[in-house]
Amino acid sequence: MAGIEDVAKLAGVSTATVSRALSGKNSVSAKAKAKVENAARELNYTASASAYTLATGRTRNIGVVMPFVDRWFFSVILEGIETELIDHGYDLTLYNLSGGLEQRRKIFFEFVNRKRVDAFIAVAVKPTEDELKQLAIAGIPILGLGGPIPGARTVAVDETNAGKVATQHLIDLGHTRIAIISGTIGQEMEFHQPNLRRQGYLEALKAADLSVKATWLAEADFTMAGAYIEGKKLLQDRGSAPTAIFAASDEMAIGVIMAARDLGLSVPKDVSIIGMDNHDLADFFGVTTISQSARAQGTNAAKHVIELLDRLDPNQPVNIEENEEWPIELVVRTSTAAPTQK
Amino acid sequence: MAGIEDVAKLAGVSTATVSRALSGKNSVSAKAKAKVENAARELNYTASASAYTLATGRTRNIGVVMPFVDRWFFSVILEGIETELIDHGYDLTLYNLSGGLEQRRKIFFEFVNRKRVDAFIAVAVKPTEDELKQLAIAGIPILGLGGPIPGARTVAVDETNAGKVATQHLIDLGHTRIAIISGTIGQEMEFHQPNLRRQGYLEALKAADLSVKATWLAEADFTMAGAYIEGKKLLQDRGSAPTAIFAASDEMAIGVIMAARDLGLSVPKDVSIIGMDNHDLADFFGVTTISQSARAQGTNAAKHVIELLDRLDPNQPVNIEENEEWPIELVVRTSTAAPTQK
DNA sequence: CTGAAAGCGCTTACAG
DNA sequence: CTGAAAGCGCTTACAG
Repeated sequence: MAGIEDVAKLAGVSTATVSRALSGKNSVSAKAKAKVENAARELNYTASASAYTLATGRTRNIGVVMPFVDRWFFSVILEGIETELIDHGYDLTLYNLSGGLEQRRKIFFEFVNRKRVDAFIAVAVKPTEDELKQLAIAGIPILGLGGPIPGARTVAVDETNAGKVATQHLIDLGHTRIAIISGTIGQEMEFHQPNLRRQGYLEALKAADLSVKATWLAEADFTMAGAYIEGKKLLQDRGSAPTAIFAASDEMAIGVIMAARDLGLSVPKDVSIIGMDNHDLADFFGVTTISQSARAQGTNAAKHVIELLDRLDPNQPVNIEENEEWPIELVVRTSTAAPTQK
Repeated sequence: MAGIEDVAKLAGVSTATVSRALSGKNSVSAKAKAKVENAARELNYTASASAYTLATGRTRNIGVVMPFVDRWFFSVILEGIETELIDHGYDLTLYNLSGGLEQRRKIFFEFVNRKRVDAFIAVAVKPTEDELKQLAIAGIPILGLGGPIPGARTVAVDETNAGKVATQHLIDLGHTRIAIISGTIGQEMEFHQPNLRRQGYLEALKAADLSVKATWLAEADFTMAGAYIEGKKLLQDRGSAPTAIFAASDEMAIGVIMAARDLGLSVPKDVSIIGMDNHDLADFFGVTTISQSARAQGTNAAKHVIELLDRLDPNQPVNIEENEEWPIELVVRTSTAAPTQK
């Protein structure tokens, strides 16, 4: 493999000139530049990343931390981030948190110290104060997705509002008996999205002066199978059944749709169902949903971080608090309609 | 951030001793080792990755190349690889090929030259001869998943056999009218899995002396929605309809199940459906399938690569041909049964 | 515009 | 077992 020395020799210049010609940042004569470029092409030369990093302190690599990579929402965000980063010549190093606390410690302490990344994007992960302190020492900025982080930059949807908008859609259609299937909260949901969405649901109901039965506040594990069971419970007893259900994810909404079908109920005639996310499958199953454009969240985060790195002010702390709201959008499909008069 | 110099000073030894004590590879007196370890802990020291790499040539980083990250199968493999790598102190740099040919050139030529990774894992990507040559020059081993690669190590399921096993299951149940919904072949399917699965299907039918109607050889784009349409076409005309369908993925199998339902048909009473992959949702929809344990394929690949790196022989070419077959397993659920007598 | 040289922060023969 | 020093392959003040 060719090194800078080989290129310099072939081009008949010094390694300093090779470096300058290739980086394009410093002034080099057109002649020297051409010679260097030809030599580099001929030798198929690219600067070694480790030497570059050691000399400049820049890795051109971004670390992405997320609790899962194999769930739809996260994989789509990852795809968005990756595509944007590679376009700008950045690499992406993936850290997932499924390995537990010890894993997490390793990432935020050891790996940060190793200086492998220029910045972090944390998806649905809320760094602790200690972790933020560690990042500050290492001079690594972090951008959070999914919720506010005290002392760091974030972009996140207003989950409470999302719950409100979803519920309001059902109210606007004329429903008065509205249930929710909220998500159970594992430790992975560090921003308590399920709680916030339910809060929005409750606020919307309150504003419309509607009441709720205790059984209408259901919870499932964000899977189709889990929501299917809850959906059946909710819809079984036709006397006390709601006419509309807000499921905190599209996968859960689909589970409820399947439950309704298996009970011989028609959607949206007998029951309206709204989900959240605008999952790949939402269109196929006709799920009305609150879209939060996961992929765009990913590309946006990547852009944001690259910009940040470009204008990092050495006199300022690397991480400052700055919360940006990410827009949501109601996507109406065929799973919601006005309740049938009885 | 503390460097090795700081640790050496605090521990009262040379940087050489610090390095040796911390790596554990060379003999260091117990006393010196303790002093160094304490100093390192106190200063929260971890060796800088770029300096380590520059000095040793090792990055402790593995590159993963895949055509998508946001499709279920790929995201699960990625999860498997990542978990295993991080356990062994390796980082994972993700490259996805959705950016087209120019992107791919960048990855296999520029990025390889940058020496950012110790090895590659390529999932469902078949490197060209030029790309392999480039890897050989750079001394980077590659492990392929998904199909044989001339001149490289791979582990892959025998796709033809998978198609055969799936079809044979339907034959064993007594079906004689068996259709297939194969996958359309985009450029992303570099190993022609859909073709191979269909070939297995045809071989099984031939061995059983069964005949096929031309309309029974359907194709869809690997999505539920695409397979739904094909499923409807296949099942609509009850006179010519098959009694069993092999769908080349579980998502497509689910699409067919939905199509059958919407036609008022019962699964498996009126039609048996078998898929492939053992997708997350297969259980919920009761899909009989050919499992290929995606996650285990990922962890296995990671282990394989780490071992490989440990015993790399400097006298041998980094990449030698070596194809390992990955086992599949028939998982019987409720979407298949014997045909009802008419 | 250009080159000689220092420096980035480690590891590892070499000599003791 | 331990230290002084070279070397990994770049970039970038510095001087010209």
